[in-house]
Amino acid sequence: MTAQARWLHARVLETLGPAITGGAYPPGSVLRTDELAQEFEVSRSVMREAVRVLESMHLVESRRRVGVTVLPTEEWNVFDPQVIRWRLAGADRPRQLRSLTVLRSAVEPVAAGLAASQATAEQCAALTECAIGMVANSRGGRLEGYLLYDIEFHRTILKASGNEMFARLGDVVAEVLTGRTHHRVMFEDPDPAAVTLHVKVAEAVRERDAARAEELTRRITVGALEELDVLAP
Amino acid sequence: MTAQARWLHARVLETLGPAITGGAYPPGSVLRTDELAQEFEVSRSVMREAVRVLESMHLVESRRRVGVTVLPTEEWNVFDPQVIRWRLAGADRPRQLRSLTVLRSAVEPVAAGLAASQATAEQCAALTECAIGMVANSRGGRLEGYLLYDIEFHRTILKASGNEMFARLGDVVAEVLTGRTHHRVMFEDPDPAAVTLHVKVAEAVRERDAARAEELTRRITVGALEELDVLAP
DNA sequence: GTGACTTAAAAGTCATACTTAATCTGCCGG
DNA sequence: CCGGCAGATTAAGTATGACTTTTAAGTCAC
Repeated sequence: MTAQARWLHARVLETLGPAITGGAYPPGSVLRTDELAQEFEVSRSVMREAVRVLESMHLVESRRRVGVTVLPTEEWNVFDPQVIRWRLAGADRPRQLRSLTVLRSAVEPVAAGLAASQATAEQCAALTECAIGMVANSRGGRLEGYLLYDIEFHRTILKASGNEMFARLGDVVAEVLTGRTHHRVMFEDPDPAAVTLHVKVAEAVRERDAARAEELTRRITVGALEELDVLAP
Repeated sequence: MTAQARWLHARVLETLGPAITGGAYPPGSVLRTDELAQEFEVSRSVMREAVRVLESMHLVESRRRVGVTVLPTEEWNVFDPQVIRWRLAGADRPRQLRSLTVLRSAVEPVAAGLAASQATAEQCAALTECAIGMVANSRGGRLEGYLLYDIEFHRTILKASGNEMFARLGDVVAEVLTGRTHHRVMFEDPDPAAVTLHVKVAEAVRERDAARAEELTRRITVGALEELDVLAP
């Protein structure tokens, strides 16, 4: 995913971050910067920078004379893409996938409704193209191809909504979709009904029918939720 | 809001962060760590820690031999509470308020629906109490009192949804509500219809009527959107 | 037992020396 | 005139040591 980190502090985070979100250091645990620095064989400066980043994600809190305390889960910046990635890579992946899917079910329909009135001609064209690509890859186990178009489809919808916060969720949706494909949380071939819905959403957006775009997208996300219920109850 | 920052790097961020989000250093600008360190009269180490934090928010990117480059807005972690606060304090506050209100309109109805099935008895009681508090403070310019109950109401809904990501939006909603009260984006007294809706939502959640809770909350958020349209078109 | 004083531990800050990598310059050959 | 390679240059990255500040915790007197 994230190639090889260029800087030392980033390489430290690559293992320290997942360790924390994964529960290796449960909330309340206290770490010492110096010890960590030794453990990871980096200088204190590097470790301090790493801690600063963790702190900005509200994963830890640093207090004088105490150390670096792991904060309770409720404090974590669960919207931070990095944190999301770490958690998706860890043990509570199913829980995380559910949270994200619920979030999608709230956001995407509204985004699609907005997209119907805001999308540019290019974005409409892109949507149609993605829908076509999905159809073309919907049979015969061509999951990778399907996934690419699926991701691009949802990314485009979110971006076309014209809301920057929605747009920023494109990466999150991509992670979720990728996750369910790569971890076989999806049947061999995608659900034909879902494919059809995507085609129709593209159509609705093109025709500026906000209500229909919203409703159809809602059905897509409801489908995603049900799929989760079936496979990871 | 954030009292006096305890650490130097945090105090640097207090002015450097808003400066970046506020456009004082437009995307593409290049800063030099050493210069900044001199400017802020801190050591290089401290400035480096500050830069690391900005980097983790995807506000800047640091490259060797080049410097610290301000990234384009699309890259920013717009869900980071800190970034949200900085932007709300700056010039594009109206734009930001709109983004957040749209986000609320997507998330809160779904959250309320979930809350109807997930809320504990205590949470139901808290909701009712908040609704009562809102009614009690809805007349005679008692905006501050009203605001407190309003915030707590929405926080409780989001938390009761059982979705950690929704729960984390409590702070964001609080900022939005506070913002519209303190910046007079609200009429002298709150809209009576809105007050009634809150009472009814509390009722629907108590009665486990998910569909009704969702629909009523949708009306609240639509109201908030319309209010924005009227006051900041 | 309570309160004031002391101690020590760990983070915070600063200064400096040194390393690394990317950009830029300019030379050279084609 | 152009294209590419080589070395110079620059700004970030890393390491380390000395010193400061905060504060938990322990101690002693009352």
